[in-house]
Amino acid sequence: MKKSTNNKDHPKLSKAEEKAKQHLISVGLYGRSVSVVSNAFRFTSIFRNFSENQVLKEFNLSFSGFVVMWVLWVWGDLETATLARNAGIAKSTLTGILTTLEKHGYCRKEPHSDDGRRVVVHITQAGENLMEEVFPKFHEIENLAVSELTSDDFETTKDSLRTMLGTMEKLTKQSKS
Amino acid sequence: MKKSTNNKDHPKLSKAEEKAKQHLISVGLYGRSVSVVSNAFRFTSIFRNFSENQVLKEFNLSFSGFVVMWVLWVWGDLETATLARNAGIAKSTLTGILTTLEKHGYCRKEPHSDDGRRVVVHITQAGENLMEEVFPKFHEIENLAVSELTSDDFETTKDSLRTMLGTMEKLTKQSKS
DNA sequence: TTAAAATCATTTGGGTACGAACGAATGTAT
DNA sequence: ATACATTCGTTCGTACCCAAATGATTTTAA
Repeated sequence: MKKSTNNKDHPKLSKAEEKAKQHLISVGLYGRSVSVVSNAFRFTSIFRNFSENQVLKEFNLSFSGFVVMWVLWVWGDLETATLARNAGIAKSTLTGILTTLEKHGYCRKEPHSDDGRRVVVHITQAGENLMEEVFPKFHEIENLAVSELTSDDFETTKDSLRTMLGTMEKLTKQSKS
Repeated sequence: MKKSTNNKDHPKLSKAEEKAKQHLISVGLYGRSVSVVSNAFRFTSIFRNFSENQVLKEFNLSFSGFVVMWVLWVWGDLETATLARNAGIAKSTLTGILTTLEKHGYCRKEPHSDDGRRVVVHITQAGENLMEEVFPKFHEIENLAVSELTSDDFETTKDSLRTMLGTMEKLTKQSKS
Protein backbone atom coordinates (compact mmCIF):
# COMPACT_ATOMS: atom_id res chain seq x y z
CA MET A 1 0.00 0.00 0.00
CA LYS A 2 2.41 2.61 1.16
CA LYS A 3 5.12 0.56 -0.48
CA SER A 4 8.22 2.25 -1.90
CA THR A 5 7.75 3.71 -5.34
CA ASN A 6 10.77 1.72 -6.44
CA ASN A 7 9.40 -1.04 -8.64
CA LYS A 8 12.77 -2.71 -9.01
CA ASP A 9 14.25 -5.12 -6.49
CA HIS A 10 16.38 -3.73 -3.75
CA PRO A 11 20.00 -3.70 -4.90
CA LYS A 12 21.86 -6.43 -3.10
CA LEU A 13 24.37 -5.69 -0.38
CA SER A 14 28.02 -5.86 -1.33
CA LYS A 15 30.14 -8.50 0.36
CA ALA A 16 31.78 -5.83 2.50
CA GLU A 17 28.45 -4.38 3.56
CA GLU A 18 27.07 -7.81 4.43
CA LYS A 19 30.18 -8.68 6.42
CA ALA A 20 29.98 -5.44 8.35
CA LYS A 21 26.32 -5.99 9.10
CA GLN A 22 26.93 -9.50 10.42
CA HIS A 23 29.77 -8.29 12.63
CA LEU A 24 27.69 -5.47 14.07
CA ILE A 25 24.78 -7.79 14.76
CA SER A 26 27.16 -10.16 16.55
CA VAL A 27 28.38 -7.41 18.88
CA GLY A 28 24.87 -6.00 19.29
CA LEU A 29 25.57 -2.73 17.54
CA TYR A 30 23.75 -3.03 14.27
CA GLY A 31 21.68 -0.01 13.31
CA ARG A 32 20.08 0.74 9.97
CA SER A 33 21.70 4.14 9.46
CA VAL A 34 25.05 2.48 8.72
CA SER A 35 23.95 1.65 5.22
CA VAL A 36 23.06 5.20 4.24
CA VAL A 37 26.08 7.00 5.59
CA SER A 38 28.74 4.51 4.58
CA ASN A 39 27.30 4.13 1.10
CA ALA A 40 27.25 7.90 0.72
CA PHE A 41 30.98 7.86 1.50
CA ARG A 42 31.64 5.00 -0.86
CA PHE A 43 29.74 6.78 -3.59
CA THR A 44 31.50 10.14 -3.24
CA SER A 45 34.85 8.42 -3.13
CA ILE A 46 34.36 6.45 -6.33
CA PHE A 47 32.71 9.39 -8.08
CA ARG A 48 35.63 11.60 -7.14
CA ASN A 49 38.22 9.18 -8.49
CA PHE A 50 36.27 8.53 -11.66
CA SER A 51 35.76 12.19 -12.52
CA GLU A 52 39.39 13.01 -11.75
CA ASN A 53 40.63 10.28 -14.06
CA GLN A 54 38.10 10.69 -16.85
CA VAL A 55 37.78 14.47 -17.06
CA LEU A 56 39.67 16.62 -14.59
CA LYS A 57 43.16 15.22 -15.00
CA GLU A 58 43.62 16.38 -18.60
CA PHE A 59 42.94 19.96 -17.51
CA ASN A 60 45.42 19.80 -14.63
CA LEU A 61 42.58 20.01 -12.15
CA SER A 62 42.30 18.16 -8.88
CA PHE A 63 38.79 17.57 -7.58
CA SER A 64 39.21 20.34 -5.02
CA GLY A 65 40.64 22.63 -7.65
CA PHE A 66 37.59 21.99 -9.78
CA VAL A 67 35.24 22.77 -6.90
CA VAL A 68 37.04 26.05 -6.25
CA MET A 69 36.81 26.98 -9.93
CA TRP A 70 33.16 25.97 -9.96
CA VAL A 71 32.34 28.25 -7.02
CA LEU A 72 34.27 31.08 -8.65
CA TRP A 73 32.45 30.49 -11.94
CA VAL A 74 29.04 30.59 -10.30
CA TRP A 75 29.59 33.44 -7.86
CA GLY A 76 32.10 35.61 -9.67
CA ASP A 77 34.84 37.45 -7.76
CA LEU A 78 35.03 36.30 -4.16
CA GLU A 79 37.19 36.98 -1.13
CA THR A 80 39.30 34.05 0.03
CA ALA A 81 37.31 33.43 3.23
CA THR A 82 34.01 33.23 1.34
CA LEU A 83 35.51 31.13 -1.40
CA ALA A 84 36.94 28.63 1.08
CA ARG A 85 33.64 28.37 2.94
CA ASN A 86 31.64 27.80 -0.25
CA ALA A 87 34.14 25.24 -1.50
CA GLY A 88 34.00 23.40 1.81
CA ILE A 89 37.70 23.64 2.63
CA ALA A 90 39.83 25.52 5.17
CA LYS A 91 41.28 28.91 4.34
CA SER A 92 44.76 27.49 4.75
CA THR A 93 44.02 24.77 2.22
CA LEU A 94 42.74 27.29 -0.27
CA THR A 95 46.08 29.10 -0.27
CA GLY A 96 47.79 26.08 -1.80
CA ILE A 97 45.03 25.31 -4.25
CA LEU A 98 45.00 28.89 -5.51
CA THR A 99 48.75 28.66 -6.06
CA THR A 100 48.16 25.68 -8.34
CA LEU A 101 45.21 27.27 -10.14
CA GLU A 102 47.09 30.53 -10.65
CA LYS A 103 50.03 28.59 -12.05
CA HIS A 104 47.72 27.31 -14.79
CA GLY A 105 46.27 30.79 -15.32
CA TYR A 106 42.71 29.90 -14.30
CA CYS A 107 42.35 32.62 -11.68
CA ARG A 108 44.15 35.58 -10.20
CA LYS A 109 44.46 37.09 -6.73
CA GLU A 110 43.83 40.81 -6.57
CA PRO A 111 44.20 43.25 -3.70
CA HIS A 112 41.08 44.49 -1.98
CA SER A 113 40.37 48.15 -2.72
CA ASP A 114 39.61 49.17 0.86
CA ASP A 115 41.28 46.64 3.12
CA GLY A 116 44.95 45.85 2.65
CA ARG A 117 44.62 42.52 4.41
CA ARG A 118 41.98 41.05 2.16
CA VAL A 119 42.41 39.35 -1.20
CA VAL A 120 39.80 39.05 -3.94
CA VAL A 121 40.02 36.03 -6.22
CA HIS A 122 39.08 36.69 -9.83
CA ILE A 123 38.37 34.06 -12.48
CA THR A 124 40.33 34.74 -15.67
CA GLN A 125 39.08 34.39 -19.23
CA ALA A 126 41.06 31.15 -19.44
CA GLY A 127 39.22 30.02 -16.33
CA GLU A 128 35.84 30.88 -17.86
CA ASN A 129 36.76 28.99 -21.01
CA LEU A 130 37.94 26.08 -18.93
CA MET A 131 34.68 25.79 -17.03
CA GLU A 132 32.59 26.06 -20.16
CA GLU A 133 34.49 23.10 -21.52
CA VAL A 134 34.91 21.05 -18.35
CA PHE A 135 31.55 21.47 -16.68
CA PRO A 136 29.46 19.73 -19.35
CA LYS A 137 31.82 16.76 -19.25
CA PHE A 138 31.67 16.67 -15.48
CA HIS A 139 27.91 16.99 -15.54
CA GLU A 140 27.68 14.07 -17.89
CA ILE A 141 29.20 11.90 -15.18
CA GLU A 142 26.67 13.26 -12.69
CA ASN A 143 23.91 12.23 -15.06
CA LEU A 144 25.40 8.78 -15.48
CA ALA A 145 25.65 8.36 -11.71
CA VAL A 146 21.89 8.78 -11.23
CA SER A 147 20.84 7.27 -14.54
CA GLU A 148 19.59 4.02 -13.00
CA LEU A 149 17.23 5.69 -10.55
CA THR A 150 13.55 6.02 -11.24
CA SER A 151 12.21 9.53 -11.35
CA ASP A 152 10.43 9.16 -8.02
CA ASP A 153 13.44 7.68 -6.29
CA PHE A 154 15.58 10.45 -7.68
CA GLU A 155 13.30 13.10 -6.20
CA THR A 156 13.12 11.37 -2.83
CA THR A 157 16.87 10.89 -2.67
CA LYS A 158 17.50 14.49 -3.61
CA ASP A 159 15.22 15.73 -0.83
CA SER A 160 16.62 13.26 1.68
CA LEU A 161 20.19 14.33 1.06
CA ARG A 162 19.15 17.95 1.50
CA THR A 163 17.42 17.07 4.74
CA MET A 164 20.43 15.13 6.01
CA LEU A 165 22.69 18.02 5.05
CA GLY A 166 20.43 20.42 6.93
CA THR A 167 20.47 18.16 9.99
CA MET A 168 24.26 18.07 10.03
CA GLU A 169 24.44 21.84 9.58
CA LYS A 170 22.22 22.33 12.59
CA LEU A 171 24.35 19.94 14.65
CA THR A 172 27.55 21.65 13.60
CA LYS A 173 26.15 25.05 14.49
CA GLN A 174 25.00 23.74 17.89
CA SER A 175 28.37 22.25 18.73
CA LYS A 176 30.03 25.59 18.17
CA SER A 177 28.01 27.36 20.82
CA MET B 1 -1.35 9.51 -6.87
CA LYS B 2 2.18 8.31 -7.50
CA LYS B 3 3.33 11.19 -5.36
CA SER B 4 6.46 10.89 -3.24
CA THR B 5 5.97 9.15 0.08
CA ASN B 6 7.47 12.20 1.74
CA ASN B 7 4.60 13.93 3.48
CA LYS B 8 6.71 16.89 4.52
CA ASP B 9 7.55 19.83 2.28
CA HIS B 10 10.63 19.64 0.13
CA PRO B 11 13.55 21.09 2.05
CA LYS B 12 14.38 24.45 0.61
CA LEU B 13 17.47 25.00 -1.48
CA SER B 14 20.43 26.60 0.22
CA LYS B 15 21.56 30.00 -1.05
CA ALA B 16 24.58 28.38 -2.66
CA GLU B 17 22.48 25.74 -4.37
CA GLU B 18 20.00 28.31 -5.65
CA LYS B 19 22.81 30.52 -6.96
CA ALA B 20 24.41 27.61 -8.77
CA LYS B 21 21.11 26.61 -10.31
CA GLN B 22 20.45 30.12 -11.61
CA HIS B 23 23.92 30.34 -13.09
CA LEU B 24 23.61 26.99 -14.83
CA ILE B 25 20.20 27.91 -16.22
CA SER B 26 21.69 31.17 -17.55
CA VAL B 27 24.41 29.32 -19.42
CA GLY B 28 22.01 26.62 -20.54
CA LEU B 29 23.63 23.83 -18.58
CA TYR B 30 21.20 23.14 -15.79
CA GLY B 31 20.49 19.49 -15.17
CA ARG B 32 18.73 17.93 -12.24
CA SER B 33 21.46 15.49 -11.27
CA VAL B 34 23.56 18.37 -9.89
CA SER B 35 21.47 18.46 -6.75
CA VAL B 36 22.01 14.83 -5.83
CA VAL B 37 25.72 14.54 -6.44
CA SER B 38 26.79 17.87 -5.00
CA ASN B 39 24.63 17.44 -1.93
CA ALA B 40 26.11 13.99 -1.40
CA PHE B 41 29.53 15.65 -1.38
CA ARG B 42 28.39 18.41 0.94
CA PHE B 43 26.91 15.85 3.29
CA THR B 44 29.94 13.58 3.47
CA SER B 45 32.21 16.57 3.99
CA ILE B 46 30.26 18.00 6.91
CA PHE B 47 29.70 14.55 8.41
CA ARG B 48 33.39 13.82 8.23
CA ASN B 49 34.36 17.05 9.96
CA PHE B 50 31.70 16.68 12.61
CA SER B 51 32.61 13.11 13.52
CA GLU B 52 36.33 13.93 13.58
CA ASN B 53 35.77 16.85 15.95
CA GLN B 54 33.12 15.29 18.17
CA VAL B 55 34.40 11.74 18.50
CA LEU B 56 37.51 10.69 16.61
CA LYS B 57 39.90 13.44 17.64
CA GLU B 58 40.02 12.45 21.31
CA PHE B 59 41.18 8.96 20.33
CA ASN B 60 43.92 10.27 18.02
CA LEU B 61 42.02 8.97 15.01
CA SER B 62 41.67 10.64 11.65
CA PHE B 63 38.63 9.72 9.61
CA SER B 64 40.72 7.48 7.36
CA GLY B 65 42.41 5.94 10.38
CA PHE B 66 38.98 5.13 11.77
CA VAL B 67 37.89 3.53 8.50
CA VAL B 68 41.01 1.36 8.46
CA MET B 69 40.40 0.30 12.06
CA TRP B 70 36.75 -0.35 11.24
CA VAL B 71 37.66 -2.66 8.36
CA LEU B 72 40.17 -4.45 10.55
CA TRP B 73 37.63 -4.80 13.34
CA VAL B 74 35.01 -6.28 11.03
CA TRP B 75 37.21 -8.53 8.95
CA GLY B 76 39.94 -9.50 11.38
CA ASP B 77 43.55 -9.94 10.22
CA LEU B 78 44.03 -8.71 6.68
CA GLU B 79 46.85 -8.33 4.21
CA THR B 80 47.72 -4.75 3.31
CA ALA B 81 46.40 -4.92 -0.25
CA THR B 82 43.00 -6.19 0.89
CA LEU B 83 42.86 -3.72 3.75
CA ALA B 84 43.59 -0.80 1.44
CA ARG B 85 40.99 -1.91 -1.06
CA ASN B 86 38.30 -2.32 1.59
CA ALA B 87 39.15 1.01 3.18
CA GLY B 88 38.98 2.69 -0.24
CA ILE B 89 42.52 4.06 -0.25
CA ALA B 90 45.73 3.39 -2.15
CA LYS B 91 48.31 0.92 -0.91
CA SER B 92 50.81 3.71 -0.56
CA THR B 93 48.43 5.75 1.57
CA LEU B 94 47.83 2.83 3.88
CA THR B 95 51.54 2.62 4.69
CA GLY B 96 51.41 6.06 6.31
CA ILE B 97 48.13 5.47 8.11
CA LEU B 98 49.39 2.19 9.56
CA THR B 99 52.46 4.00 10.86
CA THR B 100 50.18 6.35 12.77
CA LEU B 101 47.87 3.60 14.02
CA GLU B 102 50.80 1.45 15.13
CA LYS B 103 52.27 4.44 16.99
CA HIS B 104 49.10 4.52 19.08
CA GLY B 105 49.17 0.74 19.53
CA TYR B 106 45.90 0.04 17.75
CA CYS B 107 47.30 -2.48 15.29
CA ARG B 108 50.46 -4.38 14.42
CA LYS B 109 52.11 -5.51 11.21
CA GLU B 110 53.16 -9.15 11.15
CA PRO B 111 55.13 -11.13 8.57
CA HIS B 112 53.27 -13.55 6.35
CA SER B 113 54.07 -17.15 7.14
CA ASP B 114 54.54 -18.30 3.54
CA ASP B 115 55.41 -15.25 1.48
CA GLY B 116 58.27 -13.04 2.61
CA ARG B 117 56.91 -10.07 0.70
CA ARG B 118 53.50 -9.93 2.28
CA VAL B 119 52.46 -8.28 5.54
CA VAL B 120 49.44 -9.18 7.63
CA VAL B 121 47.86 -6.41 9.71
CA HIS B 122 46.55 -7.51 13.08
CA ILE B 123 44.24 -5.52 15.36
CA THR B 124 45.57 -5.40 18.92
CA GLN B 125 43.55 -5.73 22.12
CA ALA B 126 43.87 -1.96 22.50
CA GLY B 127 42.42 -1.64 19.02
CA GLU B 128 39.50 -3.91 19.86
CA ASN B 129 38.81 -1.92 23.02
CA LEU B 130 39.06 1.28 21.03
CA MET B 131 36.48 0.21 18.48
CA GLU B 132 34.08 -1.04 21.12
CA GLU B 133 34.20 2.40 22.66
CA VAL B 134 34.39 4.54 19.53
CA PHE B 135 31.96 2.81 17.21
CA PRO B 136 28.80 3.37 19.29
CA LYS B 137 29.66 7.07 19.51
CA PHE B 138 30.28 7.23 15.80
CA HIS B 139 27.10 5.33 15.08
CA GLU B 140 25.15 7.79 17.18
CA ILE B 141 26.15 10.50 14.72
CA GLU B 142 25.02 8.30 11.84
CA ASN B 143 21.66 7.94 13.52
CA LEU B 144 21.41 11.67 14.07
CA ALA B 145 22.24 12.32 10.42
CA VAL B 146 19.21 10.36 9.18
CA SER B 147 16.95 11.14 12.12
CA GLU B 148 14.78 13.60 10.19
CA LEU B 149 13.97 11.19 7.37
CA THR B 150 10.70 9.32 7.27
CA SER B 151 11.00 5.56 7.29
CA ASP B 152 9.98 5.30 3.63
CA ASP B 153 12.37 8.01 2.51
CA PHE B 154 15.15 6.34 4.46
CA GLU B 155 14.58 3.05 2.66
CA THR B 156 14.41 4.68 -0.75
CA THR B 157 17.54 6.73 -0.14
CA LYS B 158 19.43 3.69 1.11
CA ASP B 159 18.53 1.74 -2.04
CA SER B 160 19.25 4.69 -4.32
CA LEU B 161 22.72 5.20 -2.90
CA ARG B 162 23.45 1.52 -3.37
CA THR B 163 22.23 1.72 -6.94
CA MET B 164 24.31 4.82 -7.65
CA LEU B 165 27.32 3.13 -6.11
CA GLY B 166 26.76 0.10 -8.31
CA THR B 167 26.48 2.29 -11.39
CA MET B 168 29.78 4.00 -10.63
CA GLU B 169 31.45 0.65 -9.98
CA LYS B 170 30.34 -0.59 -13.38
CA LEU B 171 31.62 2.59 -15.04
CA THR B 172 34.95 2.34 -13.26
CA LYS B 173 35.34 -1.27 -14.28
CA GLN B 174 34.49 -0.42 -17.89
CA SER B 175 37.00 2.42 -18.08
CA LYS B 176 39.78 0.08 -17.03
CA SER B 177 39.32 -2.23 -19.99
C1' DT C 1 47.12 59.59 19.49
C1' DT C 2 48.60 55.62 20.55
C1' DA C 3 48.38 51.17 22.56
C1' DA C 4 45.42 47.17 22.57
C1' DA C 5 42.08 44.22 20.31
C1' DA C 6 40.13 42.26 16.34
C1' DT C 7 40.48 40.45 11.73
C1' DC C 8 42.61 39.27 7.65
C1' DA C 9 45.79 35.77 4.57
C1' DT C 10 49.57 33.06 5.00
C1' DT C 11 53.02 29.88 7.04
C1' DT C 12 54.04 25.87 9.68
C1' DG C 13 53.80 21.12 11.08
C1' DG C 14 51.54 16.72 11.15
C1' DG C 15 48.89 13.70 8.58
C1' DT C 16 46.71 11.94 4.59
C1' DA C 17 46.30 10.90 -0.59
C1' DC C 18 47.83 9.48 -5.15
C1' DG C 19 50.68 7.49 -9.11
C1' DA C 20 55.10 6.13 -10.39
C1' DA C 21 59.28 4.13 -9.46
C1' DC C 22 61.87 0.99 -6.53
C1' DG C 23 63.81 -3.15 -4.45
C1' DA C 24 63.01 -7.49 -2.46
C1' DA C 25 60.84 -11.95 -2.83
C1' DT C 26 58.44 -15.34 -5.40
C1' DG C 27 57.01 -17.85 -9.46
C1' DT C 28 57.98 -19.62 -14.19
C1' DA C 29 60.47 -21.22 -18.21
C1' DT C 30 64.01 -22.62 -20.11
C1' DA D 1 70.01 -23.97 -12.16
C1' DT D 2 69.39 -19.53 -13.91
C1' DA D 3 67.38 -15.75 -16.34
C1' DC D 4 62.88 -13.61 -16.70
C1' DA D 5 58.56 -11.78 -15.44
C1' DT D 6 55.34 -11.04 -11.78
C1' DT D 7 53.82 -9.52 -7.41
C1' DC D 8 54.50 -7.69 -3.07
C1' DG D 9 55.17 -3.33 0.41
C1' DT D 10 57.57 0.81 0.59
C1' DT D 11 59.60 5.20 -0.87
C1' DC D 12 59.42 9.42 -3.46
C1' DG D 13 57.45 13.68 -5.25
C1' DT D 14 53.55 16.46 -5.51
C1' DA D 15 49.29 17.98 -3.90
C1' DC D 16 45.80 18.34 -0.45
C1' DC D 17 43.87 19.15 4.25
C1' DC D 18 43.46 21.01 8.77
C1' DA D 19 44.41 23.60 13.27
C1' DA D 20 47.36 26.62 15.36
C1' DA D 21 50.81 30.04 15.16
C1' DT D 22 52.32 34.12 12.68
C1' DG D 23 52.54 38.58 10.78
C1' DA D 24 50.40 42.39 8.54
C1' DT D 25 46.61 45.60 8.67
C1' DT D 26 42.63 47.86 10.38
C1' DT D 27 39.58 49.06 14.09
C1' DT D 28 38.59 50.30 18.72
C1' DA D 29 39.33 52.46 23.12
C1' DA D 30 41.66 55.16 26.27
